[in-house]
Amino acid sequence: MLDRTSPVSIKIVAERAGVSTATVSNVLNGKTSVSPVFAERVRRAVDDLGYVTDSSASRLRSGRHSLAGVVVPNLTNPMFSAFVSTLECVARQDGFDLLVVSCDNEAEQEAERLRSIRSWRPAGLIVIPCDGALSARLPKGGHPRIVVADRIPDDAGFDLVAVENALAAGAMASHLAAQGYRTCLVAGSTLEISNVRERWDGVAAVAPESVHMVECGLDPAGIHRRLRDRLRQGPRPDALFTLDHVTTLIAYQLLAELEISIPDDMGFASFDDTEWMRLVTPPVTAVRQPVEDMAHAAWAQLMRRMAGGDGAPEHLRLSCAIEIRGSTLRPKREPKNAAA
Amino acid sequence: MLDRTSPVSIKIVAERAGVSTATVSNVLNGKTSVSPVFAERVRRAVDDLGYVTDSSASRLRSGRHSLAGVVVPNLTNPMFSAFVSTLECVARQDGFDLLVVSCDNEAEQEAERLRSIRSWRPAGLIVIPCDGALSARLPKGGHPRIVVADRIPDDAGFDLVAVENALAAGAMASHLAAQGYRTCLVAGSTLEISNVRERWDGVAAVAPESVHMVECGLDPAGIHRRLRDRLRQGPRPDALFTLDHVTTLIAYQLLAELEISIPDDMGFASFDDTEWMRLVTPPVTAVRQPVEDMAHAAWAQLMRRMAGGDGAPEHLRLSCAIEIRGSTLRPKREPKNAAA
DNA sequence: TTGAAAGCGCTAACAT
DNA sequence: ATGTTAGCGCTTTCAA
Repeated sequence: MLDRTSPVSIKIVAERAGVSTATVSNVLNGKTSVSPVFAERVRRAVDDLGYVTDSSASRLRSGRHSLAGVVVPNLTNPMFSAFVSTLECVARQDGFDLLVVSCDNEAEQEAERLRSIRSWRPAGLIVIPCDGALSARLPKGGHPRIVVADRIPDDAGFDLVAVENALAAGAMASHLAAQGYRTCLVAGSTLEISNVRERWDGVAAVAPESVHMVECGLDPAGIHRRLRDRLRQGPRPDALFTLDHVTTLIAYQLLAELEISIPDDMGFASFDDTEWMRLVTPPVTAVRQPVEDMAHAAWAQLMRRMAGGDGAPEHLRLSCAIEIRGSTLRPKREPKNAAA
Repeated sequence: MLDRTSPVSIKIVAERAGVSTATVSNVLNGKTSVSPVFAERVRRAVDDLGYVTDSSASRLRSGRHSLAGVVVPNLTNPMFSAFVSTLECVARQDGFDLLVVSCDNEAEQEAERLRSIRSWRPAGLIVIPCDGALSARLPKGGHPRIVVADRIPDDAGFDLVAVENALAAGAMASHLAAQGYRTCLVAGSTLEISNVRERWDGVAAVAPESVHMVECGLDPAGIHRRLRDRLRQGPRPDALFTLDHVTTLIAYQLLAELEISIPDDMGFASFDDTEWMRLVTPPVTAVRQPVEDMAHAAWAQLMRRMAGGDGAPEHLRLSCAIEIRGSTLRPKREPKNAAA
């Protein structure tokens, strides 16, 4: 696109103020001291003309950036949009603008998007990678500063901020067991995604025999079909534990379709807590991830690196809370009284 | 932030390929014809070094931008995040990256964010303004190309893409009336926001006497309090129609708190359709806004302007669908049989 | 304290 | 077909 209405440059400001461009720059950046008279003249001119420094040109010359990039699998997932939202807020406080990019959960798109984002020479990147093979999508020699969040890449060489998936999933499994659910079906998109893998491992570690996993994929129609088939065939599990937001959403609707009532016919729990889970009846028991904390921590780590922090990669794991709600409060099997 | 690991420049590529920088540029931009041998050598060097053109420097010299900005009141609102998500997707298809900024629904923040986004000299801006006074927050002389979406600014001089608020709200009012709801309370954040104003006008035009409006503000605690007070005092309305997502969410929870059951005690309808409204029991009747279409249209309009389109401001209004669900299906007042 | 001039990475004229 | 050079808007020496 051609720029037709060329905005005011520092040169115009300098002319109007009757000083050199260097002086304007000095006033705006407060590096060298400038006489009050000149400073005032410059500020006037800046105000009158509505001048704003061209950040690209500034970076080009000074090497100082004020742009960061964030790459997420998807922006419609409330978990990711909350992440970006928080990030945008804290980045701004540190004087950074944010280039936001999503990749539709596709590795190829991610690679292309990473490339295009690199063309802006951002000071750093925060990435929620769509799969483990992130490093393959970066230039071999010296990529930009990156902090990885949420999903764990195969390459341990990145700074990382994620949650205690296994711990939280295990705790949920224990809760289900304590409620008397003996058989539990665990459903998630795919074990290729580290989160899902870790969560499944966490469940399996706690309850090694009475649980089964079904991988439903990423595509809504496929999830629905696979899960439905699984629930129809074979013995019905006591409880269903879904490991990611999309699967949860579809599973919840599916149970209604199949007229399986919660929690009487089946217990229902989710990894990832969203608004609607508190609104439905009964409300849904869920693992609540500290998304905002994750964004804060990721940004803080990136800032540390940008400030020159040079140590080994840091791996941070945040712990999750479990919100126990009606969907896993099992009615007692042997009704002695109505007291249950 | 200082850039320490300086990425490869076109100069390095040129050296490696044994050609001039101009030739590298020509190969990459395909302007002038380059001999196959040289072209191949250049491409090799580019691949080996993982070179990506510096977009800022390129723009600086050529005047061609590939950056656009989007300003929204908030990213956690699913309506806005869907808007940004769609925008990001279509912009990418046209080769643009997106600078995303939210302003927390505050005019002051919006002004500051507009300023900082301008420093990147984007090819254009898409803005969902937080109130009507958008023009006051732009530089007097010649602001960047802007397309306004969703909320209507006081100044009619902008390109605009929004929805038929009054029409849709009126249709919902008719639906409520047809269902036999005689008195209706309408709740929204504030009439300062054009959407809320237009929606209320739409309702009032259809049902001039049996409806009342309550402005609840933008702050969750305040919304809860005002709405609760309003529902407790005076006669209880037959139906509640909420005009924006936040109000809807709080109102829905409030009804549960007050043990007002839907739709028996009160009908409930929302402007703005979100996922959970289909999941709760009964599902919530809602006006569904074509958010994705809005994003598409806004981007298309911006592209037209960027391509040099010069006519008068265009105002586009998209129509909404009404999703009638259980929350407004009133049980008949005079039960003849159980058939109702 | 101020300004002149160089140069960041790139592309568009222009020269060869 | 290729290279040389100038200059986009800015900041940073460095000289005055």
